[in-house]
Amino acid sequence: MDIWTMGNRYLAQLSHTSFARAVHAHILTSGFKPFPLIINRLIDHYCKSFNIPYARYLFDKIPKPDIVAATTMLSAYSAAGNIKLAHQLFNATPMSIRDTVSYNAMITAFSHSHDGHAALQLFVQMKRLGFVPDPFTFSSVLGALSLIADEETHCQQLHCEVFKWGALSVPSVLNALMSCYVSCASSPLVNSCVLMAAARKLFDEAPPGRRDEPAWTTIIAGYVRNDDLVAARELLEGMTDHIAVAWNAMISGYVHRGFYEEAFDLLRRMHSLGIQLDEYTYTSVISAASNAGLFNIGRQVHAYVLRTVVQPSGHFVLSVNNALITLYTRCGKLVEARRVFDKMPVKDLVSWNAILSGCVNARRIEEANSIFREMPVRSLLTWTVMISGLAQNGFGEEGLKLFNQMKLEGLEPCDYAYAGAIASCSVLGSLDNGQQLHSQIIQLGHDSSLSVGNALITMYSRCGLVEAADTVFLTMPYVDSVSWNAMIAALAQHGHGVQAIQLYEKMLKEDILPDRITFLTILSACSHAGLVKEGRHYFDTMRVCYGITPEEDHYSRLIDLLCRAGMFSEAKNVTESMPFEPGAPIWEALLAGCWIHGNMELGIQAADRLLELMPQQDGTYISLSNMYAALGQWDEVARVRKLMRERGVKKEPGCSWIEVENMVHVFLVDDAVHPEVHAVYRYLEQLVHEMRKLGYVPDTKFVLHDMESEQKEYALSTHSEKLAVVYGIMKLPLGATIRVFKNLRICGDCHNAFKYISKVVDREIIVRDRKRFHHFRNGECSCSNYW
DNA sequence: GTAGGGTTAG
Repeated sequence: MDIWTMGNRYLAQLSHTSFARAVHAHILTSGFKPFPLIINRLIDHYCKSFNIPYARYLFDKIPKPDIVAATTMLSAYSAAGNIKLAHQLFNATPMSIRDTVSYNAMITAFSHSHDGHAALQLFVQMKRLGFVPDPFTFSSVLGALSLIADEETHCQQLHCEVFKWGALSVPSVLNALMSCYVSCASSPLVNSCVLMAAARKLFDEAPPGRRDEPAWTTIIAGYVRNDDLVAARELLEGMTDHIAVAWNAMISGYVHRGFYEEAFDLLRRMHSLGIQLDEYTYTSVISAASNAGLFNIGRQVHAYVLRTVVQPSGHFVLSVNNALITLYTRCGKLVEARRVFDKMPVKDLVSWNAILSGCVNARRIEEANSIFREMPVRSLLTWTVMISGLAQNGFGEEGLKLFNQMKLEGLEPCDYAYAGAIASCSVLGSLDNGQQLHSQIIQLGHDSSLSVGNALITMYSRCGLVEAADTVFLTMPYVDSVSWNAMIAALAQHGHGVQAIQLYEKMLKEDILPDRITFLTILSACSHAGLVKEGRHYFDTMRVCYGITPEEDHYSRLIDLLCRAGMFSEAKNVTESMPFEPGAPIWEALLAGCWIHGNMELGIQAADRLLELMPQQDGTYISLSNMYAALGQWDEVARVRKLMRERGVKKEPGCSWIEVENMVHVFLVDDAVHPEVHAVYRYLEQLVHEMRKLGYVPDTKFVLHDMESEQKEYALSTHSEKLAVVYGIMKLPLGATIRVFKNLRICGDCHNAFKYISKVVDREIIVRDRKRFHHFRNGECSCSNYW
């Protein structure tokens, strides 16, 4: 036996890297020449054990270019996702030694890097240079063509060529061609029926022996992808032996289209027919359970999988784990989700994104933040989830910051990311930023996006421009119930109760079904506008006409409506008729109504209940002490304040802000921080002088401390909303609307004062507080003092 | 030395 054969036999037995290294070392140190065959074996070995740099080192040692080695290397680079190095290597391969196999490998490499056009070009080039395509070539190039999938003619051209070369008799080519038709069929640019029919014809006309498992699967999955579940099911039922992959495709098709019962049904049949369930089956079924809200079924599957199919490593496959994370986050079991996530030996982007969006949806924004920071890789979705999560939880500044950071890192935000950024502007009331984003959105062509439109409606509304919100709503190409809800809410918050109701009626006429949010909104609208009769009517229709069971939030809005109208006995009746014990939202609504109507007795009762339920909520202590102060019961005021101190409850400081020239200026109560605050105080003094001439009297009822009346007046003059409004008058161009935002509810004296100010300086003043908007113009407020 | 079928996240 010669040394070549011997070396080759040794190497054929190689299974261990260290042994390969030993052979390699021997070749290097002993004088024996690096025979190409042995070197190639070694390169192959190192590539397979993912030591590509080592393989390359050997490759570069070969004195004469070798096409087999080059192809091995090329494929290794491609498998590792490094198309650049693969292409470089291919280009460096001398034309004289290239062969069909090397072209095939390069075409596949392009295809795997999702560059269908490059693959197709190379195919054309190789034919021009006289290389003869083989079945491998066709399979590869058809795979690449599936990526382009924008024209019917491409498939047909290649179909002709395949036919010409007689390659249709090769199952892999037949399958690749069918798969190509199927992929092209899902493109919106083609007539998918024609292409599906072509794929089906290929399938039907192939002799049964040529229709192997991939063939069945391709055609069945093809129908699934192209939304013909009936055809897919028919074929599935017609199969003599049951191929798990095809069944899995069918199940996932049902799940995608929302036919969860059918999906579970198939699962049961698979099980009873003895078809091997695998990780794909479980992944689909678990995700069916989470989409359908059937959490118990999902957990049963989890338990079953735990009992039966533990992997050798003791863990599930990645995709099963990912589906489980989603299942548990959707049913609010974040601890369970976290347990699955933490135990995973390997996590991918999907796992991270799933747990991140789980935390965001559970409003655990700090946990989400640390997950976001920990993530090894982030996708567009990651950023989007985080940005909109921050905005939804009131962190507008952080949301915008993250959006900018995303762009700095060179990522192109998608429409969802823009929607998140706009939502951040809604929180901040930053109209300048919001408008800039809006113009970028138009430039980028994202303005037809539903989520962007919905975010814009809310942004314009929350920045005080309810007309602009309306324009967006009217010009959106498609709207959904979220858009309607947003627009109704916009009208409601700005005090246009009647218009809000009209819009709601219009929504019903257009056959859009109201949901639980719609009713929350419409009840608020009635409450803000004092429309008691209407509010009660809508509340009643909820269950009767739309089958929506009123929740505590709905009841609290109804009670709010009644109490604001002074109908306390009716409110009491509602409370007693509720199918559950009144919780904090109910007592809050009662308390607010009592304060407006001076119903101190009931108000104090409500506040006492609230103190029991939510002892850490500062607002209750303030309201309670306000009520005692109004009654002149200073001992009680002192008692409440002492209680607050003892329990370590801090009053959330009043804070208002205004945007001037793209900068947000923040004022705190009794502010001494803002650089221009002294000028603001001086100007306010002048204004008050003018206002008094028109009849303004400071209303010291709104000061809780027991102090002299002069001090009380001073205390009123330091309210943050006054400072912000005055700053706006000083800084904004003449005639410009003043838009001020406050974290708490507006104070009664400030409300009164702004009416006078709007008259004195002849300006429109818009104040957004925690609950709604106040438009002051010419001595009046849009809320008609009803808030 | 090269090729064809399925699953998960807003």
